[in-house]
Amino acid sequence: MKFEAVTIKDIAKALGLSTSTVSRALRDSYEISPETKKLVLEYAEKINYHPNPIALSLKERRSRSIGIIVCEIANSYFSQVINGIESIAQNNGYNVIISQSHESAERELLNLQYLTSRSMDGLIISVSTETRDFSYFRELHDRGMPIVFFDRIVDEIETHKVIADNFKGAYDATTHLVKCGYKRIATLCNTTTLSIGKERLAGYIAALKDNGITPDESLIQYCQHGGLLAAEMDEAMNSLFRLRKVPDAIFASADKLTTGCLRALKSRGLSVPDDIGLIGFSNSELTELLEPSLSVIKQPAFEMGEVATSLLLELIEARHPVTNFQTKVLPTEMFIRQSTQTKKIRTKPVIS
Amino acid sequence: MKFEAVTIKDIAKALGLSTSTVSRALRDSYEISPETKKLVLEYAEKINYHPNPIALSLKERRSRSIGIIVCEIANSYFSQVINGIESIAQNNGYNVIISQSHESAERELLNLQYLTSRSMDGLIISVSTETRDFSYFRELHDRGMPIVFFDRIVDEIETHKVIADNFKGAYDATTHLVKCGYKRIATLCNTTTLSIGKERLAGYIAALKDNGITPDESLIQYCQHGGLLAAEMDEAMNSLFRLRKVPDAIFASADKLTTGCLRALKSRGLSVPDDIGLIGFSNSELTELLEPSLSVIKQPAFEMGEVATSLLLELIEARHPVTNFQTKVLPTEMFIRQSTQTKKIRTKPVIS
DNA sequence: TTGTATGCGTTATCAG
DNA sequence: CTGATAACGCATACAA
Repeated sequence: MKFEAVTIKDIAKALGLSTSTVSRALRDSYEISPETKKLVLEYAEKINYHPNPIALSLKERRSRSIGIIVCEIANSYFSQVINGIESIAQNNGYNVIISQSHESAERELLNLQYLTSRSMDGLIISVSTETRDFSYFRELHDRGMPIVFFDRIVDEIETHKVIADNFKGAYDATTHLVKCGYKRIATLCNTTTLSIGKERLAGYIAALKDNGITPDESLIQYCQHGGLLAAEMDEAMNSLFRLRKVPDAIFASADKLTTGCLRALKSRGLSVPDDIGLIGFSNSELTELLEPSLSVIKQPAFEMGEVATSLLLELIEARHPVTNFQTKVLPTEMFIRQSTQTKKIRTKPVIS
Repeated sequence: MKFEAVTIKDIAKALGLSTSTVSRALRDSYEISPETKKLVLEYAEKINYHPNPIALSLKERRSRSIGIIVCEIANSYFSQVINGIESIAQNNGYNVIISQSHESAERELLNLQYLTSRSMDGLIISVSTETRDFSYFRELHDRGMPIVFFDRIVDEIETHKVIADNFKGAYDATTHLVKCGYKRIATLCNTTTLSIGKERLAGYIAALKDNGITPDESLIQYCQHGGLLAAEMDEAMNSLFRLRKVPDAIFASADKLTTGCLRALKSRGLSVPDDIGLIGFSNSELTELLEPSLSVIKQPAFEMGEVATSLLLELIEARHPVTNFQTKVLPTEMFIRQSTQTKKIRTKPVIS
């Protein structure tokens, strides 16, 4: 009553052939006579033969599976990326093994070890905001493991990377707030250990300067855990509202920071944009159902997954060591909402 | 420069032992001398040995991976379930292969075939709303593949199942609308091919009857694609608002139906609850940020994944064919929101 | 054109 | 206590 798969042996025995003949017939090898081929193929079809991928993996020394590490699957941005990854992977006969770091460097390392022990062929990762030590990535990379970083990339490691145009996204967002007439624009941002954090902060600062506003350190709040901890978010908001001059607008530079901020504002009884201006990165499909006046920056997500996977497969299937690594920059989209109106602005693509 | 893993052979050669001795030492077999064990274990640790899971799979005829099929990963409910599945799976040394049906019976079948070809050890699935033909599941099940259905289960197949208490959830939701004073309560529901649809519809109808209201066929709108198609949703809403007596409240009996309905209402310029009452199933984390007066029913999600996985692992690791299949019913939660207040009601657990 | 033998990494069985 | 060998399912170099 157990689930017994049919093997090449079964076919060989049934047809009075050798396993190698069957194997070759199935692979449509030129050295097999048409009649034998037809015989084998028809029989294989009939008894519903499928090659055992595990045996193949063992032989070919590749598992045809790629590892993914993100902080949260339930995060709408990442689930969209995973969608993109899956679509490309499936089309190329790869399957994906997904694991979550929950923004913990420790769990990230555990996942990494788990994935390598599952002998994945390559890795697509957006590192956790908590990660400081990249030596394990470096070691893996040096040992020849194909790696593609996306979203939150690691500058120190030379491999393919895919990112959104974070600087421009942040720049545009901040500029929009300025154009709306806000003067004291605060920002919530992740730690700047990762380039993504740096770039968004830089975009914010550049936009202020370009509009004749001097950036104010006290208006910049860092959230180490990316807004996952409500306590941390409250802390940040408290700091802002404890200032002598409270901000009149906020730029939330990440998904969780945007929703976290919105939540915190609501709990304070403040509404957008009557009491305070707000714009933020957010990829949730529900964003349009939120405050009708909440403008958001969307990162490319599905496309990000697709691009990252294509690059990874290139690395995996490369016959020779790759050296010309590239960093793809995908455009962000800004959705400006004023009451019922929604204007969609697509920042122009930049590929480097 | 390729990624070369260290094997038992490497250890054996380096230590001048045979592979079998090394293998036994690593498995802490009683027949190996303590010194040899220590020698082997220390060396293995030193050169960072990890057993090759693929070789193990081939030998043990099990892949230690379980297949998951859901309609959408990006659906917040399913991503929460997957979270639960993952946590249990990882703890037991299994990995998960996720695939999406996108509510298409055809893609579901393709995924099913893909997963079986990847020789998964078991399957956890919430079938697509479109699926009518369950013969492939039956065949798989009859051939001994462990299967656990969750959420959208298939009545005809005898195996473990995990569901939410859909009847009670729908009953409570509808009752709540009645208690709020609404008289003409419509419902948006998925097709009743799946028991989940049947139960929710039954809960809605029972609640109406128990409150002295006669159910009205014209107030029941079926959405075949579960609200994924905006067009379909519009169609349904149009039908409702074309009635001589338009409904004064709506019960949306599924995640996508709730957000879809909300979207449709907004696009009509109707707001909740001033113009129309609304309650619906929804598992999005952002639901609290939506209409402050939008009450929702949450399905158990993470827990659902955990329970389903535990049951599946039981099946996979059972030494003898299992016959006492069970259907676990997990309680739903209702969040009643009136302006700023939120009342949380947990329906009591029912296990059968 | 087809068959035989070998190896991928591991463990179980048997022999020493 | 340890070692040699076969087997898991497949592909392929080598033989015929």
